Amino acid sequence: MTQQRTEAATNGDTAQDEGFVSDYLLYLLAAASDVASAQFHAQVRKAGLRVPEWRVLACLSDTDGAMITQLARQALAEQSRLTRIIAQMEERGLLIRRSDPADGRRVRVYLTDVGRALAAELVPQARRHEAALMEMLKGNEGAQLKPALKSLLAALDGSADPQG
Amino acid sequence: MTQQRTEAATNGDTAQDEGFVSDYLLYLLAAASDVASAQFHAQVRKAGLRVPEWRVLACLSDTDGAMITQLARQALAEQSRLTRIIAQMEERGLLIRRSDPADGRRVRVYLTDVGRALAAELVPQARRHEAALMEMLKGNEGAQLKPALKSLLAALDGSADPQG
DNA sequence: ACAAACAATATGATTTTTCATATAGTTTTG
DNA sequence: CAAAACTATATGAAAAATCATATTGTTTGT
Repeated sequence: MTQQRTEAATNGDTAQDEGFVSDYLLYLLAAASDVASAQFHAQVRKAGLRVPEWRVLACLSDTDGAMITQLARQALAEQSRLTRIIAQMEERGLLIRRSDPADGRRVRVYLTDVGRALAAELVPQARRHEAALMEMLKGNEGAQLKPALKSLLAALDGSADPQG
Repeated sequence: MTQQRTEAATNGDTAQDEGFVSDYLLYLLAAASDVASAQFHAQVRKAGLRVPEWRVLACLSDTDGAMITQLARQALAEQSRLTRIIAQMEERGLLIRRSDPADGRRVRVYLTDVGRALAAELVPQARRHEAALMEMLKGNEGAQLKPALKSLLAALDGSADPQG
């Protein structure tokens, strides 16, 4: 295996680079997600949305007419939470709910024009922010990040518990 | 009004098979973190801890005597939240607080024997879980994941806002 | 030494999130 | 075709997280 700098020893003089946590995959993932998202999430809030609402908006701009459960999965939120988020967004006029004629249990969610306009504003912002991030990673191992993440997701998707 | 288009767009240009979200870095990070953590977090709860408590425990097992603020940063939690988590963990006998003799504002947190024992149980579990994950990634681009994440964190650390 | 500025932690009030379960609709089965 | 099993969403109560700010302790500038 290509072992370059996977060890913790390449620090400057900040004393907090040894130990378990700073090389632990689940920490690296959570921290990277947190830190990388922070700035853009600030933009989201400036646009008057909370993070989960932005996620729903983005998902719907990809897949209009999605179901609640589907949105919950895609937007990384719990179903009961999604229900309430959707309700609030409906009250704000960003989307509408319609029960699926083919299966009355299902609620399908559609963006309104207002919602679509907001998505049309935020998605490009997200793209620009992402581009800026990617730019920072040029030349580093960070350039492998997206493929690596997709690989992890693919490996975990549908796989059972690694090590019970 | 509401134009419904549940089908994927017909532009065969850049879209692989999905839309914006499924190739968006911040989504990939959040989703990967969520999915990869899910199983281990179940183990954490089985051990009687909530996720933030586990994080504190892990941080302390690396750096005993850390300050609240420091722990908040490391454990990816807000300061006021950390204060309460620490208080609860102290009540449970997992750790103790002591104000720093050198600077009375600071509260330093130390594991008790009970806390250390719990850490000694969970950290190896975490390591085994991580090893199982890494095993799943062998041969894929996923093997680059940790270096890539570290590279991202390093790039973002101390850097200002990419793209205002 | 004193007041202002600063820093670390704590706390009250509110908002979010979760958990368990209820409600409503659909499919399966005997 | 009705009852059981199942699926999708909603909801009440409880727990957790957040925000603004208070409190306490330290440093700085005059």
